[in-house]
Parts: sequence; C-alpha cells; structure tokens
Amino acid sequence: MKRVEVGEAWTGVADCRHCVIRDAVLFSGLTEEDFSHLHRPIDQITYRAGARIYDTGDQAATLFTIRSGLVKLTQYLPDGTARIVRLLRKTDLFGLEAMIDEEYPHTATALRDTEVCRLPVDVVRTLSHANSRLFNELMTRWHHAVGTADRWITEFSTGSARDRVVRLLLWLSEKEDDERCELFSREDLGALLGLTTETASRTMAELKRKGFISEPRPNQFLCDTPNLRRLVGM
Amino acid sequence: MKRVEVGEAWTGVADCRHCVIRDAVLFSGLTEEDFSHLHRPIDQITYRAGARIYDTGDQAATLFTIRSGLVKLTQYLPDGTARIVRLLRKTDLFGLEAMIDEEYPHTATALRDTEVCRLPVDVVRTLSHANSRLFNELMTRWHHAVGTADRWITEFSTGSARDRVVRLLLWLSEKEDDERCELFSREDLGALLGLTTETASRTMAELKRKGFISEPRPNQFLCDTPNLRRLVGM
DNA sequence: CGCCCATTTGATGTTCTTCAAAAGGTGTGG
DNA sequence: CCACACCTTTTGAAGAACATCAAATGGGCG
Repeated sequence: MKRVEVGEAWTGVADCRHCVIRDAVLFSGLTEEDFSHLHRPIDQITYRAGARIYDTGDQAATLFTIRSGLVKLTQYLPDGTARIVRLLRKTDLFGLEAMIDEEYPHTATALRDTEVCRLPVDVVRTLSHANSRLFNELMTRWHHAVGTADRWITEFSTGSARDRVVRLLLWLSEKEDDERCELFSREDLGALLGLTTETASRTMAELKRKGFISEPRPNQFLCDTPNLRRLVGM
Repeated sequence: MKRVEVGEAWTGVADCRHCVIRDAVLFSGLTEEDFSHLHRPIDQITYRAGARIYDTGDQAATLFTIRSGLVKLTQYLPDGTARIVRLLRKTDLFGLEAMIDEEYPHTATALRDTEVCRLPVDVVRTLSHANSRLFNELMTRWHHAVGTADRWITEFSTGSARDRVVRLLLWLSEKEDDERCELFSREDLGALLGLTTETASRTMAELKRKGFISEPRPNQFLCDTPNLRRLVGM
C-alpha cells in the first residue's frame, strides 16, 4: 500500500435537505423542523484510498455515512492477526458504536477514494429522542449490522477456501447493478475470508482457469453468477 | 440428542416489577407508570434441554430474555451446513430481530433447561417510544449483539483449531465466577468454531493431555486460564 | 530504465478433514 | 440387575486442503 501523506480532506458542509442520496441515509426521516435544530454543521470529508478513517481505541464521537467509495472495518487479535469484519459502501453507516461506547472497536480504512459525512454523535442522540423515524432508522441500521456480521460468520468463515471466495464474489455481485465486481487486494481478500494471501490468489486463479470469472481490468471481475451459485449450492 | 416430547412448558405470568434479575434485563428502566400500561402479560416459559425455541423463518413476534440456562443461535447455509453464531445466557436478550423483521433469521435451541420471558414485540415497540431509558437499553443490546458477532469472526473463526478452542474456553471462563466452565457437545463445539466434531474432540484431548484443562465431570471443565491465555498470546 | 510492491507460482510440510472403527455412557426392557 | 441398543466421544489411518517459505513475474511510477 502506498503511503498517503494527506489522507483526508474537508470537502464542505453537507446540505442534508438536498442530499442526492437522502432517501437512503440515516437522516431520511428528518423533518424541516428537525433540520432547523441542527445547529452544528455536518462535515463532508473525502478520504484517499488507503487512508485510515479511525483506529481501534480512538475516541468515538462521530458516526459516518458513506456517500461514495468503499470502507473496511478491521479487528485485531492480540497476536497481531487482522481480520476484516465488514465492508461498507454507498449509503452505509458506520461508527454506530459511538452511540454507546467511548472508543471505536474497529479500525476503519478507505479501500478506494471515499466521501463521507460525519455526524456528531450528540446530534444524532438528541435528534433520535425527538424523532421516532430516526430512532427506527437507527434500529434498522443496528439490525443490518448484526445481519451482515452473521453472514460473515456463516458465509465467509465456514467451509473450503473456494466456497468462501465464491460466496464473497456472489455477495459483491449482488450489490452491483451488472455482474461486474470490483475487488481489492489479495491480501484484503485473505484477511476478509480468514485465509492467507497465497491461498486467496491461488483460488482466484483456479476460478479464472475454469472460466467462472474473468478479469478484464486489474481487480475488476466479471462473474458467471449462475454457475458460481451452483458451485456452492445456492 | 434425545427426542423431547414436551419441549416447552408455560411457567406463569412474569412479575417484572419484582423480577430477581430486574437490574440486568431489558425492562430495568421502566417506571411504575410504564408497568401500568403493560396490559398484556409477560409469559414465562421453560424449555427442556434440546428443545427448539424458534426456527429460521418462523414468524417473529416476541423477544426473549433468558432467566436461566443456555441458548444457541444457529444459521444454515443452503448446502445444509450449520454454524452456531451466538451463545446466550442469563440476562441475555435474543430474538431482537423481531423489532425489524417479519421472520427470525436464526434457529434458537436450548442447550440446557432454560427459563425465558417472552416479550411481545409490539409491547416493546410501544414502550420504547415512550421511555427513553428502554430505548437506550435496546440500543445497548444491539450494540452488544454486534460486538459479540465480531468476536465470533475474529476469535472463533480465525487461526488454528487449537487457538479457536482456547479462545472459546477463555471466553466461557470469563463469564463464570470461578474457573469452571460448562461445555456442551463436541458437535456443537465444532459447529461453533467452524471445525469438524473429530477435530474438536482431538483438540480438547490434546489440551487435557498437556494439562491445560481437566474434566472433573463430563462436559465440565477446569481451565488453567493463565497458561491458556499465554498459549494464544492474550 | 530500474525500483518497489503486489501478485503469482512452486515445493514442502503441517493441519484439518474424511472415513472407519472402537470405546464409553445412558436409558430401556427383559 | 443385566443385557442390549443407541448415541456420543474417542482414536486411528490416509488423503486433501491449506500454510509456509522462497523465488519468479509483472505492473506502476519516479
């Protein structure tokens, strides 16, 4: 990974009322009146690919909404082993733990250039008491986080290396409109699936040889989803 | 597992106001007034060891608080593979998904005789809008579920079989007062750690041989926690 | 062009799974 | 109370899958 000197840049003050992804974000349920109580501005920030957004143990004071890009959450074992526990993209919310905890439990890193909105936790707390739609939205986000974590356990941490890779490819394709699927480094692929970089690489190579995937551009894949699905019995 | 004809038995109507574990449960923040609005009674139910509490896809209409016992949540892959994604005990809440979803995403099974309180989801929903302490308590529970799921990924799904078993033993001892640690079947141990029954059994045998654990009674273990901790670098 | 880093590939060893069989425990019925 | 059946656990042997170490390849960038 290349060193990035200036990892983040302040992009401006968000105009939540006219946000292009407003339907999909946390504040979708806010009323004009709610917004009028929003005295503290919502920052918009851009992180370069590879930039650290926050570190495990950092003081947790803001939630993040992704406007564009891709973010990984990594958790470390005492022996230094890293495991990627979540992958976040457009409209996803992360750092929710700030609502409860003093510190972030993960390390958040931008995998591509990533635009986020930073929501101060006390703003969200205050609004969530007043606005029950926001409260529901928050619950939905928590629910979603648990559901995703559980998929990580069953789909990405169970079975053979090939099965795990295939399930991940299918999961990534799900989220794309077409059957393309942007991937990241082999090292991250391994850290996500609990495999070594080499095994991740070999498995991808095997899938290519057998024609289940092709790689028109580096790290961009075309998946034969029907046949991949058949491979893992989905 | 022995067939259980009568898996569940209604034990009575809960008296939440005078609950012995009241400090620790979801309703700890409720006021006298809140309780007076609680027209629908809270059922108390006992499940026999091995009894199914709910099944993946069942209509989700109640949350459960554990008064005593042990419950596993299992998730299934399309090919039939089962993976235990959570272990719940006294004062834990499960079935939270009922707040959002129509169906339970897991199968919940009692591992020992287990007493639960059943909280109708609409009761919790109504109360949570009126009582902000309950709302906070709910958020805390969600937070806890995510945190536990993440530990499952990093600690129980990463590294060698021995490391996983050791981390689980340490986790179970954490929750006990002494260094005893009740365990369940080897099959469940495997399903929890993403290993086969045989590997789980062999790993336990090896730990016994080396003196890290002893088994005074079947499925009850004494752990040499300091040395176990050293084994996995904690 | 040459350097740096990520990826790929190879060879080897370990770990885990698989299949199979034996041992141990528990409950039932004779 | 013993014998038998059934189920779980343990153990063994063989093979497959994955990790590890090492080296080669290839792409991007100064």
